[in-house]
Amino acid sequence: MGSRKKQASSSPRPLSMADLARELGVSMTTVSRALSDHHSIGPATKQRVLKLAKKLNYQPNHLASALRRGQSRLLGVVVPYIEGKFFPAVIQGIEHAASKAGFSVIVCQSHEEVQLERRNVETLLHAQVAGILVSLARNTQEYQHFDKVRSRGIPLVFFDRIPGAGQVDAVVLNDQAGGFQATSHLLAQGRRRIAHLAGPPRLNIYSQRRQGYLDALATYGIPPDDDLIIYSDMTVDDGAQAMRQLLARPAGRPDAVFAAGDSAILGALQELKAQGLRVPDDVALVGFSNESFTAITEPQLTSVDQRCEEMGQAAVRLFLELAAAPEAPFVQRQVVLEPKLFIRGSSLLPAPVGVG
Amino acid sequence: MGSRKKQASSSPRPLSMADLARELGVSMTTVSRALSDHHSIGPATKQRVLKLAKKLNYQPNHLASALRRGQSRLLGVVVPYIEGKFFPAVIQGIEHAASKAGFSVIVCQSHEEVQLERRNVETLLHAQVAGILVSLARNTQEYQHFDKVRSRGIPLVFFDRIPGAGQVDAVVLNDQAGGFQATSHLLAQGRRRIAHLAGPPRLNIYSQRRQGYLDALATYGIPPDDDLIIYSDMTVDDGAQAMRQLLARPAGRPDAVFAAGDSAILGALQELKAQGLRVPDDVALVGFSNESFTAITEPQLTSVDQRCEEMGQAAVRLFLELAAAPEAPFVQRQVVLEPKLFIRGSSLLPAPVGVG
DNA sequence: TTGTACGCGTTATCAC
DNA sequence: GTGATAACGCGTACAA
Repeated sequence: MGSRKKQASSSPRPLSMADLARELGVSMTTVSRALSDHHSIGPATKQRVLKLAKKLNYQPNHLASALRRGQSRLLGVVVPYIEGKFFPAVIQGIEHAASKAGFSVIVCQSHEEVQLERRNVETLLHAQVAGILVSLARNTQEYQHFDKVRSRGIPLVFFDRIPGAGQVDAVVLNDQAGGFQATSHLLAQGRRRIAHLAGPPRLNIYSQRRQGYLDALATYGIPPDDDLIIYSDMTVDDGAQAMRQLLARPAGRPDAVFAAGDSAILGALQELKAQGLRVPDDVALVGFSNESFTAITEPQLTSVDQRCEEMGQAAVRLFLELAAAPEAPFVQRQVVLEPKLFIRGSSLLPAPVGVG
Repeated sequence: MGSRKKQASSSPRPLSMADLARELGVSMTTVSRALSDHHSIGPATKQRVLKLAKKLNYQPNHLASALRRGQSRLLGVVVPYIEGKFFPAVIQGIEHAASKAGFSVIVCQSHEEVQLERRNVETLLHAQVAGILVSLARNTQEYQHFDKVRSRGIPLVFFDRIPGAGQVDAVVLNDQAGGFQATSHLLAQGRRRIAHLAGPPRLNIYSQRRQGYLDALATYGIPPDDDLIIYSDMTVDDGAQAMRQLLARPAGRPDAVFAAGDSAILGALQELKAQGLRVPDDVALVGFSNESFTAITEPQLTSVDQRCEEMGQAAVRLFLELAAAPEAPFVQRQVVLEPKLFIRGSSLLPAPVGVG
């Protein structure tokens, strides 16, 4: 930044293929072929071109290329939000895989609003992205805004939060297995009256986690109790409020809670402490997402980890497959990743067991 | 997603201005003018064009437009990372302001590596972005990769972490004031032996916070003690380790710690607890960034809030100003936002004071 | 006020 | 293996 000259020093526009061609005394076609590694070109000419390009620091104009081919090297991503650990980590996976394949990534947030989600998709289409990766907003219930994407032949991959109906390509976590692992763990610790803080069941992730919870109970021959399942949007406050309700149940309080999200389980923990109950002694807790704050609370929170980076990478791989065979008939592809339970203090039996 | 037909239904390429022109029996020029609200066009014709455009759901090809004008409606953003609260919030502010002005946003992460930062800038230039907003990687010490940006006449705005030398347009927090507020608060609480966990002083934000710390001490006539300032990369582990060092000081342990980041202060808190010391009774703590986990720890952590959204919005405003006057001579513009201290349990005097 | 014609930088198609 | 040429969709001098 040493120079203090004018901001725009009459911007000498970057050199084009035509410049290289003139310099070398060959045609633009030849230059283009050399740079794009086309087969019908002599190795000698190719080297000459590449050498000069490097020497003059030639930068291809992606815009022109995209215009000509009707396809850019941009990959659009729509997520509900980027706070917390999950989506940044997924995006990290996406960026990594995408950049390896020569794509740049545009990230848009829907802020859990379907209207914004629609606008984001429009924006991405305008930017002529080569593909779109989506994790749905919480209140998305109809999916017409994605029809345009398909009808333009642009690869569309969902991840984590996917449409409830229809055939789509997607990468998901085995949320059911996650719910099953979490609940089974609590059962193995001797808990029998296990409550569940569930998210909106319209979202696949939440209905699946609940199903895993129910399956685990069934395995132990425990009949499900509707009074022990509380639905909410899974914020910290929601979790605290749900815990209050559970503690007021006439049938007696639960001895464990499995929440489909870490924020909710954090709220539950705080409420339990506020009421003078001990965790895990009185009530054991398990959350979902393995947020970084699960290692900060006292006790630390047991939680289900979601393989975030892998999810992002898998989504990009799927996109690349679709992009490679644009005219192929549609075959639904679903990648399912397996979750992993991280066991911490909030769910472990007191001393007798001697674990961890 | 009901349709199960082929992914690419022979993609009928979106209609162009030429299509509209043909349909209306006018020239492309007229269509172009109508759509871009040019002055020399009859109100009647204009309406006809706009109406048909809406009816046929015409979508302008931004790529072509960008190619023609040498400028897209994309705004590039380079940040060190997107974990935590700060950068997502700033990005949120950026997206909001940018979309209001008709720009889309590309976010790239440098992962604190100058090499990646360089690549990101290249990528953005290739994407022909209209402007670039940057928050520097921790180890960026030379800034030539930004010279290209300027020489192409592309507006460049730094935010939060800005180059140490040279003239740049930037939005920053008054980090010095933040450090001053934090330290003054501790002094007002009666603490006199205050340590400081500092970040790499090469980064403006850290040197400024340290300066604020020193200024506050000076105000109280307390000479700075080099043994009480520990430099690190401010991770949780760094904070814990620094706390260990401080507790082992032969001159006696500090009665308060101000860290230039919340992760470090969290590490300090954990170390203090591990050693059986009480917070704030034995050692009071203040952090920086007001991360969401500051409200989770016990006690909750006092911290300096950074006006994240405002920073993003201000950066976009600066960009828009620069873009509006591309040929204007360079005048350094710096926006400085004022921080706000959030006081919580980790820094408050025990009962006698009776606050909060 | 409207239309004509050209160029932005690249790639696809054809001819040689 | 190489080259000329025509698009891709839009903006804009210039002419009418």
